[in-house]
Amino acid sequence: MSKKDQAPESQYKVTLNLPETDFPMRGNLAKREPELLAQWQEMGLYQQIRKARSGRKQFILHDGPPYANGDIHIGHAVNKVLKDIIIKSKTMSGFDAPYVPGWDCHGLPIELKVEELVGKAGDKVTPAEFRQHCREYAAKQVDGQREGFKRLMVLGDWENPYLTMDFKFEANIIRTLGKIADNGHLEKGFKPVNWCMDCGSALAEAEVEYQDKKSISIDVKFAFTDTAALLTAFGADAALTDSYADKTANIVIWTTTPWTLPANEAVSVHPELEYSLVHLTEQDEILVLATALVEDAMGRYGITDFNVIANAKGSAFGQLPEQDSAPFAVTHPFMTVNAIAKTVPVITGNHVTADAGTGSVHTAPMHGADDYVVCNQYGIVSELMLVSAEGTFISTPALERLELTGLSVADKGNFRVLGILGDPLIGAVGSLIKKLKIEHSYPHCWRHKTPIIFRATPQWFIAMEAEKAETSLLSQAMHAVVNDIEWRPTWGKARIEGMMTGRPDWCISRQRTWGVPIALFVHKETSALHPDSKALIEKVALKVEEKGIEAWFDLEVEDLLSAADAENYVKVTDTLDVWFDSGVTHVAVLDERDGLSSPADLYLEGSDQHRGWFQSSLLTSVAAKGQAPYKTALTHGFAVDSKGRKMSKSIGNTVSPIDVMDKLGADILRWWVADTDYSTEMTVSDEILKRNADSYRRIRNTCRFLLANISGFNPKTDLVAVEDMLPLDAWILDHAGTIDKQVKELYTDYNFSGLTKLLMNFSVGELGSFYLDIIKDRQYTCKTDGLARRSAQTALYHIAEAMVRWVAPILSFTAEEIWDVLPVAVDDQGNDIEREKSVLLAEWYELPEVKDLKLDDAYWREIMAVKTAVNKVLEEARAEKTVGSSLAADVTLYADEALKAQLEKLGEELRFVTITSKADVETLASADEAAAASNIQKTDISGLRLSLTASTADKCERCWHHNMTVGLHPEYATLCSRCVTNIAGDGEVRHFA
RNA sequence: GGGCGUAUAGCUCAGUUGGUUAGAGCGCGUCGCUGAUAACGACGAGGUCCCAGGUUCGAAUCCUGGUACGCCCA
Repeated sequence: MSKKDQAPESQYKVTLNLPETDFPMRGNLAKREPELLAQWQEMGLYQQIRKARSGRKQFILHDGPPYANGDIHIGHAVNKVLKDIIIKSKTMSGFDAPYVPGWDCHGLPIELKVEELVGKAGDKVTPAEFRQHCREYAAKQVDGQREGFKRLMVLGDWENPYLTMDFKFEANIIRTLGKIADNGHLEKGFKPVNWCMDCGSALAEAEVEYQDKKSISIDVKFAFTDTAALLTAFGADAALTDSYADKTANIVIWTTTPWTLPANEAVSVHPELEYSLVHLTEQDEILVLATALVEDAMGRYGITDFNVIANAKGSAFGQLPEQDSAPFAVTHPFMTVNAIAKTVPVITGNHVTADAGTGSVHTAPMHGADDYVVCNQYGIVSELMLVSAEGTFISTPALERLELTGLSVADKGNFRVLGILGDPLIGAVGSLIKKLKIEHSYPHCWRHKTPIIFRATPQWFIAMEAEKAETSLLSQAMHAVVNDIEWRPTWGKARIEGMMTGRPDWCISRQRTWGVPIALFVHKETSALHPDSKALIEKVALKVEEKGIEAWFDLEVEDLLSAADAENYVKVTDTLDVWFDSGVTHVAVLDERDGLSSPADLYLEGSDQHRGWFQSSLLTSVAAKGQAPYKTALTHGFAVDSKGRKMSKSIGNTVSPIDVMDKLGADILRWWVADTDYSTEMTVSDEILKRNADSYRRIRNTCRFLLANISGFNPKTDLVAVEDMLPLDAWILDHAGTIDKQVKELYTDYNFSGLTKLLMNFSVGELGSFYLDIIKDRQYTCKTDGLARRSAQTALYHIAEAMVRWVAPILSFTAEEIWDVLPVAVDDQGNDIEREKSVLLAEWYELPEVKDLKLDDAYWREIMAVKTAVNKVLEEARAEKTVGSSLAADVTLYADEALKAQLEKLGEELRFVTITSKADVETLASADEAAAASNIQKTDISGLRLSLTASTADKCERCWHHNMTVGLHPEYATLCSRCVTNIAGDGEVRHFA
């Protein structure tokens, strides 16, 4: 319909109190949010809040540091926004809730990025220069991420975040390590690492490259000490046992590194893999081979005359983790212990495969990662590292006897082992079944381009069970998990318990460039800690505090140790696992900073951190201080796409928080975070964000309507005392009080998803479709400052004051916008109160208490149901084109006695509630009498029937009600008597609604 | 393969100790209004409660076994 078809604007329109506000319908968030951010920054909002809450009860939510690399993604956004909502709601509750954000700055990913930029450390740049580049790179990453986090409307001490690379922080990492050592939880162990014999040092993972290499592969026999028992384990019957018990039985291993054989400590088989006892006819001996590889191996050995006599799983003859000792031992082909042939256990391990070889694996814990892990499980350790830093066999009686001492494992030493295997004088004749030349991909040193070896080096561990510590760290930590920490959701406890139960010692040594050094002095020969380590660590820490970790790398041993000690002690060159860095924030941040303290009230991170930060923080805190670092651990899930799949760049289903903010605004993204149940996966997609933008607009418009109807309202002069308010207004105010209580509970419970639903339902339900709809008539048509209007405005005003605070922790921008246009507030005595400069400085609004509701909640719920019944009848009339606007209709409500009494409580004003021009109440009985003559309809309410007719009265030009009084007044021929009173008289009086 | 989770309308979520036709808001459709107007109101259509067994008079809810997806391991 074009404009000219519409009725001309009424001359009386200017006499109405129509809504008016500067608060725009649309937020234009993408553009205006950054402006507010600048404003917050300028006014020092965060500092102002600190000042305002100074001395109040504290709530410490400690920030887990994101890694300082890459653009911010949706996971960051979820985590930061959740934290921000909590901080802001706690602040609103009156707590002093500081938020100091942080970043994790050391570690491999940054090293790799920097390598791309300047090459590897020690290549074109010195390690010191390389670390400087890392430092600068990390700083730049922090700056980038910080801007993103701020853009999310997250409030915090962005000017003074903590960085794990701050000199003071680095020093405190070292101090904490010292404290843990002092408490007896630090232990030295051996663990294989990539080792370059030319460098004479360990290599980081990134310093290793793979090239093809020619090697010699060998198949070697280890003889069982008890063939009869082996037969039994394989389920052999008496006859079979009789036939073979006197034969030699051998397990066969296959390896490409013969030089590691002297360090052999076990033979591993897979517990679930099937093995065969193979009798070789010609040799008249038995071999144990993986069933799947028998043919393959026989082919390699060139043996055709054999038969399989029994089969069994590896678990039948290999030691299982739950067993205290190995059921079978085999004899090492040439090593001796005190001149007696060495025997080693047969164990089971999941690292064994049947892809190639024999299905049995030569296991040397000093020279293989898998070997180390599996041996660790059974408590198998090598007493000595047989290979020197330069890659030569050291001197021991056994190695001397074998003439291995001094030979390089890269060539002569390796060949000598092959020779030994075939040397009758050594007593191992025939142990070598087969040797073959092979070519395979093998790790090389990136610098020397020479093959590397795996070589165990002294490394440092935080021991779960340590002899030096008074109590087991693991049991202490587990006690804290169970008794001292609240896990939310509750299954978090089971999860971390499962992860910690039986966890190995924590190896904190890393062979990296960009990391905090393990600043210890150890004895050259024994690797024992310097006896004065406690004091030395503090001396180092003081230096690091001034110059950063470079101070340690620059340090000469003589600088801190006496000349005599300097002869015997060396610096540890390893760096710390970065999990240690972030793990000690409870010391380096919480204990260090003014206004913070440990344990924190809350740690809030993604559920992956049960393995990560929750655990590294817990272990370091218990080890250093004997207490848990947090009282509550709250976790959130990961963002997934609309199909529930994880976000991945390769699938191309990622959602960029920056894009969302540039397109829809941070408040929309924040509403999504709040609206989504974060205890499990959080689904995000364009449709979901669009739905959230819709919800946001609804909340925004509800607020806008509240504001538009209290523009010009001056609480100081216009506020109506609660006892004078109309029952409908008193009821909505009372109901707002109920909502207020629920809002606070939901915030306390971190149930933001319940909160958004509550606010939506309140806005759409009680307010939009009932209260606000009904009071429009009163707002617009009654006298501007009459009680009828001021009563409703009083309710609207209070609700607006409460609402702006309800949404502020989530919709911070929008709340601030509302805050700016709210009327001046007054105190109990009616004096002006200057508003806080920001809603985020405010505390919850104290809604006036409503005593003695004349018409209570149950009453209005009943009326709402009646109104719904009326709506349905109206809708039918609309479909039949009987009426359009509900004000064109007259309704008659035929109610049973009880309902009739209820309806009559509103008297004449029932029609305002039903928003019809007339609402008559009759007895249900009279409906039967009238039924034949009119269109009386049943409703969903048993005691109610309805009839509806188009009003025959004229429509009042001003209030649009159809009323018999229209035209009665000579001066106002187009108005009803109500309107005449309102514009020319004392104003109408309302009693209920 | 293991541990911890999740699975209810197109979307986000409620569903109390198992008990009538499984709810809300959004979205969608239709209508109304044009004095919340790129808004608001009304009515309506949408569900194999992941699947298969089982317990029970009765299961979205309890049990068992699957499937899919997520996190962490192997």
